[in-house]
Amino acid sequence: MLRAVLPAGPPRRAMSRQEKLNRIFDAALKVFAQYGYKRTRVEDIAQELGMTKGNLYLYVKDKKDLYEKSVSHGLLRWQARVREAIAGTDDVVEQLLIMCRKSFTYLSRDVPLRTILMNDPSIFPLSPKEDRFARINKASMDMMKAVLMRGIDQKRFRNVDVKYTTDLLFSIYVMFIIKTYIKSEGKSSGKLFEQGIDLILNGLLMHP
Amino acid sequence: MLRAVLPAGPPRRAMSRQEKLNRIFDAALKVFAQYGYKRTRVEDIAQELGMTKGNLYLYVKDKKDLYEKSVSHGLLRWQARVREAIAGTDDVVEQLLIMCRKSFTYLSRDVPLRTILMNDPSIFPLSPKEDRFARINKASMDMMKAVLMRGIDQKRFRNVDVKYTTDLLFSIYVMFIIKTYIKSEGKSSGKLFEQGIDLILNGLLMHP
Amino acid sequence: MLRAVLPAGPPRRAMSRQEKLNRIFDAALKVFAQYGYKRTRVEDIAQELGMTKGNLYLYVKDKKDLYEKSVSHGLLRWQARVREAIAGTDDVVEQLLIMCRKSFTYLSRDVPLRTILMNDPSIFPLSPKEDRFARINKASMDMMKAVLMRGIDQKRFRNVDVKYTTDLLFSIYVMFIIKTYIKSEGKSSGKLFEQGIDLILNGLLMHP
Amino acid sequence: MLRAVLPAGPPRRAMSRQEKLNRIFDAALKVFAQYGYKRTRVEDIAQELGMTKGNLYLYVKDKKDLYEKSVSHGLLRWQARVREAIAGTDDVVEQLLIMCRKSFTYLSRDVPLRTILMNDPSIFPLSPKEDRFARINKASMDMMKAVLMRGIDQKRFRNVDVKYTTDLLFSIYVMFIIKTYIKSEGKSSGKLFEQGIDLILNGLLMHP
DNA sequence: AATGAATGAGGCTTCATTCAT
DNA sequence: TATGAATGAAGCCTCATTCAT
Repeated sequence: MLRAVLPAGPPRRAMSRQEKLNRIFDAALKVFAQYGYKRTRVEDIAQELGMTKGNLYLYVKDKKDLYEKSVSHGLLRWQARVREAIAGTDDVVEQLLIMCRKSFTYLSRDVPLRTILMNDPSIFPLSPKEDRFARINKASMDMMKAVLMRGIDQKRFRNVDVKYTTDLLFSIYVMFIIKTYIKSEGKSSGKLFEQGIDLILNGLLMHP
Repeated sequence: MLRAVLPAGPPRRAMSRQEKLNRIFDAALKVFAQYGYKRTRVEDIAQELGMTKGNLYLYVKDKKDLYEKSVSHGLLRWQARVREAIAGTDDVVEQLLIMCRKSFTYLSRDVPLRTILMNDPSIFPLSPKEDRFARINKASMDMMKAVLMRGIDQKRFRNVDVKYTTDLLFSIYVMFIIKTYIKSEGKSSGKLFEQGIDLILNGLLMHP
Repeated sequence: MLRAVLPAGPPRRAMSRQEKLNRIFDAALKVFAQYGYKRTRVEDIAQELGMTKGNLYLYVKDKKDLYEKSVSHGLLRWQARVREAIAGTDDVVEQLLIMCRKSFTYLSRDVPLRTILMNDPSIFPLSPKEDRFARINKASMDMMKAVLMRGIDQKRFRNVDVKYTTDLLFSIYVMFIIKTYIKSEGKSSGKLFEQGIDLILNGLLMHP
Repeated sequence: MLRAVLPAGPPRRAMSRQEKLNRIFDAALKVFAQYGYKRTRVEDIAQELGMTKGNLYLYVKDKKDLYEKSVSHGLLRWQARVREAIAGTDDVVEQLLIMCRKSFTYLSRDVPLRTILMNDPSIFPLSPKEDRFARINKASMDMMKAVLMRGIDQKRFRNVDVKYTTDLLFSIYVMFIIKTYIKSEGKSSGKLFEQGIDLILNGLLMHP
């Protein structure tokens, strides 16, 4: 066979579908964060990607679908980083601290995700009925719940209602991370952050 | 009696402008709560009031103005009820408790306001720059701040950073009230609520 | 006698209907001149008069009626001033000059009328069919026509088609007055003005 | 024959963007001329074109933009025809005559443009500040100015103030063309027209 | 896979006019 | 006469979604 020559140009391997989806979700998060869901036009996202609206519709069903898939994408990445971080210790109090700190540092960097969490309260829904991210949220809360339960078992934490406190703590935790980050703009974020953790932990810890 | 009694006919006293505004704001809160800002049509609110769109525009500049004035109206009423409630005691711990409890019971009943607070995080804005309700929020926080400061003075509360903690606590407080109410649907809301207060107070109180 | 019996307050004699109409037309001209017909709201005019929209509708049928009556009012006043001015001479060339000069000085002062003439070409309509001010315009043109005819009779003007030239001259005359005034803002309006008259007269005069 | 002929189907060559714009502007001029700016609905123009409102907005920013672009389009075409016409002679008097005559015959045929010029005095604005068509108007006036100047240089025209006379003449010229056309409906337009030119030229020419 | 032109539903806002008092 | 609240008809514009190439 004479012609078997490799294509001359750069490999230019067509991005796999999953890679392309990831690109899309990241771009969407960025734009949704900037304008909010309602004011973001599908076209804005297409432009960010250097593609056309029509093309985008080959990958997602509609605007809402694009939003939800993108947020899920962001939440899962966040969750994964936290999960990795707490794998390194067994001490429950330390795990709680690490969980908070890792979340904080992660969101410090993932600006789009943080911004979206700040502006869309339905992501951590108030009424479970409408939870579009139920599965992801449940996994996150299960992580926290497990720590809480072990802490109570070990008499490190006060004997609170686990189910409810998990939910409450998780909400505080999220809001706290967000607020702390915001408030600490340019300041000694560390101190403010630690003070917050201290307040919550102090409320949770078993006092002798 | 010399003077004939005023004609008994139906009162039908023309509503004063302020009364009409109050009617409008209440109706608007109800509809905005039901559909959210974006999906609420100005016409929906007019219908709720039994008037026409055009008429509504005699009272507000545009849709956004209607929303903001209505929310302000709701926030101020809430704030007033809480303020009245804490006027009955001097004990700072009790004041903090009453503040929480009154807010809770108030929002239990003001469903539209609660719903709106749940869905619009910009009402208690994260970045103060965009605070459309800055004045009202400041007053609410000042109420809490005053209690905190007195508590610290009296060595009842731990010596936290007042400015920051007020802000953080206020956020937790709002979110906590909302969440608690939601979670306790049909359940023993009292218990859950008290448990939440207990957690926060426990974190705040000076432990001997 | 200590206290003079003069009536205490100002006479405050109720304005006659005609006086009130005049007030209304002057106010309307002012506002229509400022914003143009379309952008002027009936309410703007009412405000200018310190009365309410509803009240205005006691005097005119609708917005269009108000506009037309006001413009007529302004045109008639202008016309009267010019008519008075040319009554003082018999020389046709001088009459033409005075007609132009008086119109110029009059419109220099009646800013609203001038502005409206500038912006509404339908006042001196192109198609006679739609002439809302036909009677008034005809009177103005008859004044000019009479001068023209006498001038031709006396061999002072070239033997032009009277009917058509009147119409054309009248249009040029109006436009010229307006333009001249505009262009001469702050400048030696006299010179520019005289130069324009000179050009037209030169075209009209019988050259030996 | 080696290569099959391209499918013969109807040409149906997709109109270029510029061609489509031209179609749009022509349709817009027609409808704006018929109803006037204010009473023309964007939808009317879309219907005239057999397209939808939404589609129209792919080509222009808003209604005002559509109007201005359409008028510019019309003015430029007019200007181009006149420019071509005067290129054929060097005699200044003849150029002035041709300029007038060509404008006249052109506008005789371009009914929409003529109608719009008749009804919108702001196209040849009185106050230069608000000139939306300044560039185009300047070019037109420069054409006339050049002729005037050469005529004065050659002692064919009286020594008038060029700058001001250009402006004045241009205004008269436009108004004259429009008026002449209107007045001559069904009549011997030629004669009336020539009489008008004669009047102006006579005023301008240097008399021995 | 990708394009980009086309669609059309949908909502906000203005304001002339009316009417009850 | 006078008020001013109320009405409701318009019309502009946006943008998610589709579809023919």
